[in-house]
Amino acid sequence: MAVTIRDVARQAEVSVATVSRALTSPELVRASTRERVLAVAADLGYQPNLAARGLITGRTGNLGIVVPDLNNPFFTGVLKGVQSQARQSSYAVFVADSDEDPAAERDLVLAMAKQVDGVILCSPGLEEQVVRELARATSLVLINRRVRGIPAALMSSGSGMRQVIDHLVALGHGRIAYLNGPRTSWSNRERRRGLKAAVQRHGVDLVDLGPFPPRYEGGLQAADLALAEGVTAIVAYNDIMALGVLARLRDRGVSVPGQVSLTGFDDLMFAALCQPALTTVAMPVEPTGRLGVDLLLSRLGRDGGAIRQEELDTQLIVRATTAPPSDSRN
Amino acid sequence: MAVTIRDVARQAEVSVATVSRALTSPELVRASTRERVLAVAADLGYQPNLAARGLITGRTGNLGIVVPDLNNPFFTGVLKGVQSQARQSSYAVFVADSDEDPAAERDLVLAMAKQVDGVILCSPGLEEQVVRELARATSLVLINRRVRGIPAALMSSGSGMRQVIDHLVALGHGRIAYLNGPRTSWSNRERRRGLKAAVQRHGVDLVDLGPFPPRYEGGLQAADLALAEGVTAIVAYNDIMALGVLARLRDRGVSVPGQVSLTGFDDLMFAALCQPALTTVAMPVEPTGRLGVDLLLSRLGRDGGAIRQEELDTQLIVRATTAPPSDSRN
DNA sequence: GAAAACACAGTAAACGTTTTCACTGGAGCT
DNA sequence: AGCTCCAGTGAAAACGTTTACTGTGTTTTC
Repeated sequence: MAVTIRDVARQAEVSVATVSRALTSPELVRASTRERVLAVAADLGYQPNLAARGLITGRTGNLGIVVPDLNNPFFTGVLKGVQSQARQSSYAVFVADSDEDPAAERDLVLAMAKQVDGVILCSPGLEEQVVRELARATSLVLINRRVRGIPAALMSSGSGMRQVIDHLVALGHGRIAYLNGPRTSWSNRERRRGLKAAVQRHGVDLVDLGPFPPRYEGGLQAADLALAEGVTAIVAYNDIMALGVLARLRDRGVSVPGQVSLTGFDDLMFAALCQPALTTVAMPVEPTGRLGVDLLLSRLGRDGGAIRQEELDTQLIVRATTAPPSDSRN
Repeated sequence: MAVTIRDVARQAEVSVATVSRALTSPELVRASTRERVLAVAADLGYQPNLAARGLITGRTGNLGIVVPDLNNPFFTGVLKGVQSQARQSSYAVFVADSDEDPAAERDLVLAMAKQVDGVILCSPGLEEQVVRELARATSLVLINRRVRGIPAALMSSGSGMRQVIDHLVALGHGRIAYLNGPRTSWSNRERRRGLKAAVQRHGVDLVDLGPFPPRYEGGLQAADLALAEGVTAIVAYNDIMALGVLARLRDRGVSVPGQVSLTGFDDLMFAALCQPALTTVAMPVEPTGRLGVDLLLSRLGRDGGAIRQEELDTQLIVRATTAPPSDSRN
């Protein structure tokens, strides 16, 4: 059915070896032969069987990416960057969704390992020890998580949080709640770290709440707790939680940003579109995905480039959910 | 480096054939041997090389999905369904993002064709002739698009639109604008068709506007045109456009649903969360993805099941952007 | 009690490539 | 003329599997 290298060889009246060379190392074959072979190949619509090629070269031309949830625009943003950069280097991309299950994450990476040249892993929660195990099974690049000895594409959430606190303090807020995401999440620890440093530097009060599930419902739940603490500003772990907070505050008749200021993190599409538009921190998701691919491919290169961990900048986006606290207005 | 079937065979003191059989056709090997082999395999962490297997069986164990934009939650919803259902049948999933470029869509499917057993294609816009060409190159299943002779997983947008119009008419609206998405999009034609039928049946006025780009900006642009037509209700091609309309109307001081009612389509996450919450039609995106996989796998089965086109139901979700027109309140 | 059937396991051929090695003929050198 | 060298090509081995074929020893059948 499918046209193989043998068909091309026969039609071009050369050996299969010559066809292979004409296609993969053109300089090894005489120009006239090469042209004839290429012409026949194009004519027959020949496409090399990558599985067979991979079998012998040991390189599959495939990349894998494992994410916790394909419904989360943060991860699909990364995926989009990965896919586009991979395509530029003519790699194909396997995708797997672990449904937030760490055990599944491990199995998926392991299952992919045989079929890809490397895996990009978005797993804020997986135990470090398991991550190391996976790195032994295949070339691994982490997204937004730092583990010693493993390449990573990072977003400087610490600096994003600093910008958030600087902004809130400049507005006059003195008592701020942070709604933690999952304790085990690397991003949450990182964001919290940046936030604590900034808070300390400014000498304002921090109310550390949670952890909460990093979802809309988590925000609903967190909002009440934060309110009970009498804070004037709420910093949510991410936009989705922030949206939950916003909804809950609205339901309870608390005006944002009139009585309470609120910030998110991620700058998902709806952050700009909800009402009031959410002040948040923009994450360079697509660039990070692209960077991940670059890091991976550079490690796969001839003598395996250095293990690099590179950080891309985040950016505070001030919209309509932050304002001076109400008492400072009087 | 990697552990092969030969290593397992040696350690279990059997031939490679027996190992292969123990793994793929257990009934052909004595229970005691089978157990020994499986134990060794597990012990060594053996994972079959799927490329090698595929080379001889002709089946790769991979599926492909091509979508126009991974930032669009509609498509990632389908992707999520596809990925989860594929995994259940232990298929791996290739994903490709065409960036809305029809030429890229064609190339991507063709490139995938050699590496997968079938492709799921989300391409509302690709020319029918090209779709047929692709279906010849690999097993194809279309998402939300009907082409004769090609299996498809559909969402009954027509019935969704009927529900929308029934709802608006019941509220008392008599002059309704439809904001078209791309003319070439199968979904748009389908939605428009359902809408026209319903409108005619009720004998109300329809103002057919557009086409507009199916994005936020398209909504901004469309809002003004609709307003100029003096309609009391606006039916947008999808949620993202509807959100644009909402923003534009708010900027112009037109109250929703007080002066104008508005509906979207797709029920993206933010539809429930924006203010006012958007009345829209929920699409069974994940189930459709799953259905797509089922259709594909059934075609791949022994004697290739029938070519089926199956339709899943959509569901009107009434929220806060629809109300009786203002004049009917007086 | 012999023939036939069977359950089980091993040998080797295939799948479509790449790549090592060997071969050819001609060019350049002494 | 004889030698080496090189460009260009082909034959064949390899990659890790599956599977048709073959060969055992044991059971069933008459």
